[in-house]
Amino acid sequence: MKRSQEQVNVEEIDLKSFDIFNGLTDAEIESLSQSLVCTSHKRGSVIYDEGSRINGSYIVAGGVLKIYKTGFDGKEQIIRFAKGGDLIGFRSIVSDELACTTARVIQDAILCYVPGDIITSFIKGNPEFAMALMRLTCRELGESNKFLTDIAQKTVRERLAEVLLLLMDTFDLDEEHTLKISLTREELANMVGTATESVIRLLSEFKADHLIELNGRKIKLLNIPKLIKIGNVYV
Amino acid sequence: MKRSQEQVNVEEIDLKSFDIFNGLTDAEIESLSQSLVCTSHKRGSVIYDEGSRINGSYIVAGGVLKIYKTGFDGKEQIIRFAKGGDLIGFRSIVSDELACTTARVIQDAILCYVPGDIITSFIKGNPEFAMALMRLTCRELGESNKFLTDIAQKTVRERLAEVLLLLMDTFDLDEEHTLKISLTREELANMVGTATESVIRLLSEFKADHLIELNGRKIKLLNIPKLIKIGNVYV
DNA sequence: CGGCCATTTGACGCCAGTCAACACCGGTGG
DNA sequence: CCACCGGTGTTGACTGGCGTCAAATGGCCG
Repeated sequence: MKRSQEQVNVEEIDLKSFDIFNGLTDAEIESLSQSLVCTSHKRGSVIYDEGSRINGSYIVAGGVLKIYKTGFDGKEQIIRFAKGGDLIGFRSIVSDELACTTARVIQDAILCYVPGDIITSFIKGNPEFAMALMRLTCRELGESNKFLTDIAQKTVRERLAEVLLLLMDTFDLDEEHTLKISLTREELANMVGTATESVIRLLSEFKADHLIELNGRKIKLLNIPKLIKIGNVYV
Repeated sequence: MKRSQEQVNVEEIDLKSFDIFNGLTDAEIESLSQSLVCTSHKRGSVIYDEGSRINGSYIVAGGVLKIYKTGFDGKEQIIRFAKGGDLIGFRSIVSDELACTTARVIQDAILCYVPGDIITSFIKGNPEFAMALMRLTCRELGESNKFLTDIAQKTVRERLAEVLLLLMDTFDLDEEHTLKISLTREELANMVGTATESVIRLLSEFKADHLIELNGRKIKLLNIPKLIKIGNVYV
């Protein structure tokens, strides 16, 4: 049986390459790397669960996770994705609340556990870091509010186009204009906030209109300006 | 002609009564009150506008404001309300972005302007304050994500019930079980994320079911447990 | 091969958005 | 004093976007 979690050598991880740790002193980086425990996780494993108590945070060293909330009828709403360099779970540490989202691996990932004490001590001891973390949170809040407005006001069609563009921004396209992220139709639906069948139907439409090309879970963006227009996305 | 903005004596405002300033030292409170300029604003006045650059923040000393985003078709989506003790606009200061929301007075308000420099210097100089502000932001982010999920998954009926309960939590009921906040039907719709007519129709239904009583903009909550049930609200 | 899950397509129905008409009210000006 | 007006609230009729249910297909894996 495959183990879903395996220890990884910390030495292999270059902490300084993560933007969020930019403001830390060498001494702090050193102390951080001392307390880190890095592990690898297979697709599907849950890192933390909505409603559970979190005592630490994770820095994503590789792979991709989805961060989602579960609605009262069990349907997932994807809030955002986390990829290399992202810090996840610190919201609960700071606000001293139970986790309000679930984090699940969707591309095999390497995660480094950062004890909550370390986070708070850095916040209190290093204004630079505090400011960086706060900037991050405020940006995220801005994103969340924007998304809220979109879901409340736009049609599913508009939102799907927007989500495709968002995925492009977050995960890039390869040399063939294909999204580098692979999601199930259901995951797409859980981003857009609609039913799986609706996503499938609209993707077919987009394909028929030569806006995209489909090959299993691979989505190739053919006409980005048109997608921007459909999604009413202003940059 | 009525002036929509008038200077108010700073001495009358007790800064220490605002939770957010709890962590500040007496010296910091002193320096803060030196730089404060407090003004009164009538219903309808805009404090800052989506897309504008903000150089400072406001502490609400009294009254109520709505914080909203404007969708691409001009429709407002109310993100939250601000009342006495709330600090508004600091998100843009911290994240160094343009304002992503508009703040408009809906109950005559007294606002004290806090220059951005003061905010950032407090964040950098006072870990306690930094932590408090971050806690606030993180809680708000949690709220926003929850609301996002609700709008994506719940029906308008459920959301309206939820919004009524939210208003109760935020603004309390008077001795007659009536919401202490007065909103137009359109503002209610812009909270719920629906059309004005839908809100009116559903309020009538709630009234017919003896869940609420209506008297102009006054809404009296008659059966809170049932509203909780309708809104699928778990505490 | 059998079973499970993801994907797709079709049919159906309803929630809720839109349009239109009208009542109501306070304010304004002739 | 009354007529007019703009903003707000209410109700009815209509329709279409999209959610739900059901069934067929195909791929993957034990």
